[in-house]
Amino acid sequence: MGTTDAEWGGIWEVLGCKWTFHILRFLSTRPAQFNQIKNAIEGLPASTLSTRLKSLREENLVSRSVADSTPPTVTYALTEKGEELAEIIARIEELERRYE
Amino acid sequence: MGTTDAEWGGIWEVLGCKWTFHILRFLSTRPAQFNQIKNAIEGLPASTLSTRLKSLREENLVSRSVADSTPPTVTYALTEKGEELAEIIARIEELERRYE
DNA sequence: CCGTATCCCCTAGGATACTG
DNA sequence: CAGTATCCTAGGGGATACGG
Repeated sequence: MGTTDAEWGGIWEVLGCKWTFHILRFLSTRPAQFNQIKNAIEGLPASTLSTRLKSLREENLVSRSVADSTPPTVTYALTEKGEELAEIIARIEELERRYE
Repeated sequence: MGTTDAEWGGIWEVLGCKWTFHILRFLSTRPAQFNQIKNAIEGLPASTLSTRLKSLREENLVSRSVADSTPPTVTYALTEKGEELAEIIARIEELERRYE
């Protein structure tokens, strides 16, 4: 109890977290590897990225795939649901710009 | 420092807070008084509503008006910006419903 | 009726260091 | 390269109580 009130959860839980919208926005431009995301977003700690990606995957917003190359390459990408959310997020940013 | 990284703030700061989207959704149906909001949203403490309304007003998402009736009536309503945000929020809820 | 003040606990998340 | 583990502290937010 406490965090899991009715209707608080799902997307909202992760959307409210710091760095989430940066990560989604970056991944909306292209799939990327862990350190590519980390280096692209200034100030984002690896530990936070790690937990955030986990949450995003649990919400089916981000997918993780491992290519069996040498060395194996891990790639994160938006799912279809994630793409749609990213578009909505872009509208919020546009809204903020318009009223600033 | 800490909370005020570049581009973290504004709408995102308050949007991530618990109860925010409940409040916005309720106000999107009609303007309301403090206790009407409080009573409509189960579990929402008055102290939290108080601070949340303050943040929402600072972001120009919610307006507060006092009618000089007897007794004076205080009414909260969405601003135009707030209405637009509420619409976007509705799209997120619709997105979640579609993929659940 | 309309809030704000205070206390207190609990978790998010930053720093750092370390592993496969 | 791709993470996880640990530690620490700042602040969110619930309970309660009180003022206008």
